[in-house]
Amino acid sequence: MTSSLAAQSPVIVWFRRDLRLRDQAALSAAASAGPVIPVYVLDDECAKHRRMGGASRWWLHHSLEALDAALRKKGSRLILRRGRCEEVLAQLARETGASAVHALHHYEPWWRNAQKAVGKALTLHLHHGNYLAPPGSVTTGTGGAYKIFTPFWRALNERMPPAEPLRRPHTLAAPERWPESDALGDWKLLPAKPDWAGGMRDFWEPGEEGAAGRLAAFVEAAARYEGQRNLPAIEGTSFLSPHLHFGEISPAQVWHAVADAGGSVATFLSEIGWRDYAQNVILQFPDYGATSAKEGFDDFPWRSGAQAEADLVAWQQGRTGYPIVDAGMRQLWHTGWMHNRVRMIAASFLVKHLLIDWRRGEQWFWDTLVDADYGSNAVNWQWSAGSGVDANMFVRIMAPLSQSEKFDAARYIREWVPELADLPSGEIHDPAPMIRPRAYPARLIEHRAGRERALGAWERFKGEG
DNA sequence: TGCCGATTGAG
DNA sequence: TCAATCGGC
Repeated sequence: MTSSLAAQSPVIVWFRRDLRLRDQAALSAAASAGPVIPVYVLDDECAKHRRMGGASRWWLHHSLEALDAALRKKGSRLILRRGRCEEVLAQLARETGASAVHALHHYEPWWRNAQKAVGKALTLHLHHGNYLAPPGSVTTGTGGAYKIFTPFWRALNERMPPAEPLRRPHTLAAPERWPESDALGDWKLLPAKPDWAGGMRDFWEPGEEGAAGRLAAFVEAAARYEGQRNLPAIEGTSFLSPHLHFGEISPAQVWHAVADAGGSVATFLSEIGWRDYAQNVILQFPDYGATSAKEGFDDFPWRSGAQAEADLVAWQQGRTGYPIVDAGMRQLWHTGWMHNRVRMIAASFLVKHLLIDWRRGEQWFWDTLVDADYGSNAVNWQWSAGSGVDANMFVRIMAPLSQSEKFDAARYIREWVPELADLPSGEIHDPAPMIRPRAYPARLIEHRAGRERALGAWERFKGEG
């Protein structure tokens, strides 16, 4: 079989955020069509200011390394090229005589543009499989697109379970001659002078095997938790988000593994549903990451000037004086990840208590999260700000203290805010001024004052509009 | 995937 | 007195 395929003209597999061999429809289709040339194109032009952030680039480096190693075990390899993807792929096709390009669908506005451009230059076959259902295919009774998560999720659920995941291709025929590849190190995806990635190396194993390990651990835990109703919610603790973002594992694989394990996994599966929902939203609103969906919302009088900028930096560095917020922001900086519940609290604090434009927070997350995802990030920030297509409102202001207690975050705070580690659990969420260690910063603003300032600004804004 | 303050009812 | 509940926002 290999020899007969080798005689045919090769096909290109264009990898993007789908860096896996299992359940990879583009790779499977290519494997049965001819010799395969796997390629990853680093294209910082097509995404413009949405080029990958620092944490994502660190992840990408290691994920590409892992993908290349997995391909080499199959006698194949990963070709690395840099430049505009339509030009790079056309050039590669000329060099190799490749007849077609296979890829998975992606829905970020820049990827949709790139897909159009590649489709003009070459024969491009786009496959589904990075979402539970193809984005755009879940519609209301009248054929419209859903705007609210809950009805969307109900409709999506009617189409579950997803198809059985594809197996890893048994063989990958090599082309007669391998085209040249960039050296990964030359791309300088890793941090240079201050190496800020130490905490990330400790915590993450990018790549398909790392993803499988996380999934196995999570499935085991889900089974163990079965019947134990009072344990903290398992949502957000799978640590799969960056693996899913980079496509090192597919949502169908996760769905089947988790559903087969039994237990109460509905909440967790709905988190996977949010991924699909976010793509559904950016298909309708491609500019969702930069433009509020609610009419007029972008004219809100956000704070600006030196004091606001200083507050933004304090928030970024985890020095707000609110332990739950600071723990989250420091976890983000050190590991490239933050617990989902804490993301909501930290986002609410920036937008409501500090009255800073949600897009400033979105940009920070974009640069620092290893799971930074255009759709999910925009959907979550607009949800937090109350500016989005969903039903959340600006005047719903989270109280950092009661959220911290409800979330039972004492241990979390001890880990990430060591200045407070000695405080008893009753004090750690809200250390009184007398107890508060000198090393821990004072609050940027009291909760009540921040809440009233936000509500006042909202009233004035509504009055003017 | 809210918060807050008023009300209620058990003790 | 205080925890639980509920309606308004």
